[in-house]
Amino acid sequence: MIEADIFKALADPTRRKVFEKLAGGSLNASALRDGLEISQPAMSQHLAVLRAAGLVREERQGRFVNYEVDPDGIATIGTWLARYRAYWPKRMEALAGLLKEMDQ
Amino acid sequence: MIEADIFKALADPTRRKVFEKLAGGSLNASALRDGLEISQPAMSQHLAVLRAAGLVREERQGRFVNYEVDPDGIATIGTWLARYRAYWPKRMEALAGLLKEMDQ
DNA sequence: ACAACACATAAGTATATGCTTATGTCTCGT
DNA sequence: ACGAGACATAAGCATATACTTATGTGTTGT
Repeated sequence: MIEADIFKALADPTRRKVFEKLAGGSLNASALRDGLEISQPAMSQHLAVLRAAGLVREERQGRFVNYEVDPDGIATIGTWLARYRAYWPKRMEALAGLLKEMDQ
Repeated sequence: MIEADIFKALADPTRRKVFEKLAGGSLNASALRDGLEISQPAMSQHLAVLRAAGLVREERQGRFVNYEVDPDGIATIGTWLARYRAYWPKRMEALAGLLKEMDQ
């Protein structure tokens, strides 16, 4: 069940910060560290968790490893969230607007 | 940061099952137990976590406590997910379809 | 070839988490 | 009023998790 891995991965605040950084574009493991006070092994371990969850994917480039958001993870969250559409509040019309744009 | 509480709450498989049950409609704590092999105190603790996260709200009715999905929690996930719209895959058009229905 | 770099993995440790049993609080029916 | 039911809370315990230090692997530049 990859859904379990996704929510577990996002339960950690550091991993959410990392993921948010990647929302701005691809970055390597070292670049992801600055700003966050975190050791190199800790970052490596966090990235492994995000990767295993399908939230992030890697691409080795020489001795660097570039990480980027994996749309598969996003899709899993989206379809999970869709199951609760009956409870989506008015506020989420903004989200609906974005989706309609996408659809065109 | 309630966002942290939400992802932590959903990281547990039992709590996700409970939440999914509530998607079908309001239920009390005992009704939520059947099907799941879980003790009464454990369920009570899980419900407390879901409530603290804003995913669920309660309404006491006599000696029963009815629980239902809280749209606030759903909204928080929705707005979080919206931050990653640049990475939403084509597959999420299905989600867009649902939203368009809703919008009418 | 070798040193420095970028990253991953291993092993150990402290804390967080989810469970258990025991008990408390409130409500209902008789 | 009293016993039973529905739920919450407390305390203790076993496991999971996120960190640390140490080391391994592969790459780059000289």
